[in-house]
Amino acid sequence: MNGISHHRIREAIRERIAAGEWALGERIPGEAALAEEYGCARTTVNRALRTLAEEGIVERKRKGGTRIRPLPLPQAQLKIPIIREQVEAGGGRYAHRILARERQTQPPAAIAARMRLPEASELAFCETLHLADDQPFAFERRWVNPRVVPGFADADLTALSANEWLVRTVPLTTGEVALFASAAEPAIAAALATDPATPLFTMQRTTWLDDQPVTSIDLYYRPGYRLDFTI
Amino acid sequence: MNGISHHRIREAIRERIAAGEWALGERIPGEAALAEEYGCARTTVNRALRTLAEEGIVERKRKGGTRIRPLPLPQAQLKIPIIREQVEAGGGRYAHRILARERQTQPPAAIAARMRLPEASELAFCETLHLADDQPFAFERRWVNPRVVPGFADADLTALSANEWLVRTVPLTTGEVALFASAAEPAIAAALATDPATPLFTMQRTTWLDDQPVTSIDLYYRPGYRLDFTI
DNA sequence: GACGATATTATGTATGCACATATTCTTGCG
DNA sequence: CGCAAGAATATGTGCATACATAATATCGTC
Repeated sequence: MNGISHHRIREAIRERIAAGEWALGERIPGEAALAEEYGCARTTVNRALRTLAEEGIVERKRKGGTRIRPLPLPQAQLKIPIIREQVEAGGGRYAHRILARERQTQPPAAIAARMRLPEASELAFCETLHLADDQPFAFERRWVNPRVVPGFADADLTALSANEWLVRTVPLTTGEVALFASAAEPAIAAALATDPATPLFTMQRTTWLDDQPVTSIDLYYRPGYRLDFTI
Repeated sequence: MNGISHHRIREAIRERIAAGEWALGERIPGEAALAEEYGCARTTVNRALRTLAEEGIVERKRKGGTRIRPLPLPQAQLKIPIIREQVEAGGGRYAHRILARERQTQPPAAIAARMRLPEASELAFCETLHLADDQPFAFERRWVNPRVVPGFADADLTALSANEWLVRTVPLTTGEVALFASAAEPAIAAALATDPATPLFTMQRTTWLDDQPVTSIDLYYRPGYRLDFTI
């Protein structure tokens, strides 16, 4: 008995798929049959197949059986990095600088729309420059809903960045993320010490706590930044 | 008994976390205690907590117990889209055009490095323009390792795009992905009908089959493209 | 007090069984 | 032939139990 049973069975089945034993879309033997073949309980095969289904390798349906996914959609667990950890993981020294902080009664229409709030909603606004080894790393514009996080306006953001303060205060949020390329507008180019119109990798994120908008962020990474991950 | 037990228990615990019943990093009651509290088997609590751990909400250690993650790292299941499905999901009509196809004996050094091959390796090369409603959608440069996929050189790529051909022929690959912003070089700008230096959302992907490089791709999306997902 | 052997403990896994549930297949009626 | 009722079936879930395993606590010895 080498390794953990449901792991072994999962890998064995994965190899049989990779070896082409079953065609794409084809139905593979049922849990009971595989359990007998591998000499284990059906529960164990169930767990192995359930894991493969979570990975997107197979599709399962009651009575329909287990099938090889026609197009095994490549998917990845993408971790939205916390900037400080990102910098420190690269061996850099992290720091941040608050460039602006104010109360807005007329936030940009795009922001209100993203947060699904009326245009005249009051929001706390905050501009932060994140630094790695004293070099600009990312420029952040953030709007925070004071109705959900009343303490934010008075929070001390010098020790903890706005993001970390929020994640500790309001854990367990859901959110929407968009990644795209944008051209640096002059203010952002100046903050990041680059030229206007330089392509910047940009992330927009809006988080929610139970259908209430918590915060919305525009994050512009320094030129040359890459978001790497594996599938 | 409303809903599925391990789902109910998982959500109940999630709410208790959100309500702040336990501090970040604090140890929550053990499986046995929760099982008694909820009147179910320990197996069921185990599954609920295991799921929360997979979501990154809690951390579990043998004997160490289950703790609330200090920084609940936001993570998302990012599906690497198949371009045809992406276009058709947006209601567009998909088409693609092969712009170039050749055998390279001296591929770019960066590509050989990415695929961890000697610089003089022979690779099949292919340039594709993906179209949505006859408008450029993405420009793709692809290198394929003929030692792993000998059939690619002779494959008919008019019906099926290179990506779909490969995913059907070599399922179950692993891979590395990088996302970043780049400035359109003249050839790419021309293909995408835009100006040089326009910021383009760019994806590099290299896939592997058992430690053997299969293919490496540079994909330049049209201006304004956004990759959206939820966490 | 330092340290190492040992006991304790919380999670991890496996099993056999039972029943639930969603689909599909079959059958029989009109 | 069409269609609806019912049988069959593969997966989904829950439970009691047992043992495995890793990490921590404890305790005795020096």
